[in-house]
Amino acid sequence: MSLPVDIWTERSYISVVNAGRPREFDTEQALDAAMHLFWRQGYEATSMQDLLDNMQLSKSSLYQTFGSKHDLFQQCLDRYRQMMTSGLQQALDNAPSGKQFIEDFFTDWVVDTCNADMRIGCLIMNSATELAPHDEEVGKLIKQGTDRFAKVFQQAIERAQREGDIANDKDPVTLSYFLVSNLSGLNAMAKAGANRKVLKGIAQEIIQSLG
Amino acid sequence: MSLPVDIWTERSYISVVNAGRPREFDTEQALDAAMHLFWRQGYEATSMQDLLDNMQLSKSSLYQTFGSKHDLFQQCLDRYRQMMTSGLQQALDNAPSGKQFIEDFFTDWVVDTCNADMRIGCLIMNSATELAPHDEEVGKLIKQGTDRFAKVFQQAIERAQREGDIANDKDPVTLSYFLVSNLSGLNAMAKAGANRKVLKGIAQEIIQSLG
DNA sequence: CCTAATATGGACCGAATGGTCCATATTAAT
DNA sequence: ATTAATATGGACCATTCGGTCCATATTAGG
Repeated sequence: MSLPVDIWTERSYISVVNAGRPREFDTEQALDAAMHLFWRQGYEATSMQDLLDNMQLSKSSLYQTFGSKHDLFQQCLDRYRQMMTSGLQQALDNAPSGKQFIEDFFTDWVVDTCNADMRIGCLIMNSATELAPHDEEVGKLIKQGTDRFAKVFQQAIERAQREGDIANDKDPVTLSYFLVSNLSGLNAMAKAGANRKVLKGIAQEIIQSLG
Repeated sequence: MSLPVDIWTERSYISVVNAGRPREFDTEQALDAAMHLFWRQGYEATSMQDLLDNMQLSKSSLYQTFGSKHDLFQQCLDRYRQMMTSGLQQALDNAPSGKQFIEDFFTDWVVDTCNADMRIGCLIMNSATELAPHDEEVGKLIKQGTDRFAKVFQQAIERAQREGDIANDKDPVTLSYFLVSNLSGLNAMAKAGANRKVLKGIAQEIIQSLG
């Protein structure tokens, strides 16, 4: 990150000092557009021009607000992780049981993926494949992301164990990473062109493997 | 593919007609270098210059022999699939049992990955993530690749069922895709920075899930 | 109204991109 | 020796890449 922190954390929103000309675009909305673009196309395949077109702002505004392409990408990763983990956590909190949460998660995932017009997978796992091996900064964010995902699954597993739906001799941490790994596997299989039947089959195996 | 087929299938090796100046480089060796480069870096992140440097040939030779970057990449994918499937098949044929083959495959994979200096994953799964969603030609090759992988696992599973190590009520096809999915999941987790302990744990869960 | 601060549009940049083309070199067959 | 066929080196190409810079526009506070 090369930008002064006060810009991309948007100190200007809290105001202070002397305000100047206001933005003509919605920061959140623009970031969202960028996130979806990276999500669909990946980092390298997304050009600055792509970003400008989809975020609908000028080059100056982009660089001033979000910094370089790489900076912007990291902010997108961050946003994605927050979005996903909060969504997952909420679903778990509202679920009738830990086991049910996990089951629904994977079966819903298959349904959603098959209905979607394009199989874009998970931004974090996509980035793990594309960037993590040679981009240390991104690598850290990726690791944080998978760890957060795993934490939610871990909660679900521990709850399921209390509820008697998963055997107590299973290690919740190991099992949680196993689930994250499987989510990422499903993602890849979907992208590799697996059909609904295959994906459903895999999801059922995952669920069965919980015991 | 825009190149005349007789070039990149190397009709010239079988000779015929009127031969002209011979190549100063080894085709297989050059293709191998390209494959490893794409494997490590991905398609977009690998430039023609990268390829020229690593394949050690001139631009003319590359374009004349392998066609465009995209053509070359497809040939690399092909080569990779052949290499991997024949290796897998051979391992299965020499394995003491179907179950043992699967177990060894995953445990060995973890050991190899942890010992390797860089986690480059599987070229096919990497490409599934990076290219398959928006590259139809590559998409087909990817699907072929995963299907071939699955076929080997399917053989192993059916053999394990005959040998009494896997329950007969399991569907070998579904289970085989489940294993491919898990391999790809492990790949992603490794790239996402999972440590040896986590990877070992996942591998054990995979093995346990076979019943 | 003036000034400090921020936003925007767009010209501009060097470097790198993938790709073409042609002159030259080297071979085998006639 | 000539010819047909192939290989090679490297000049050259238009385009795109990510990124910088500056003049201008717009705001809030004094």
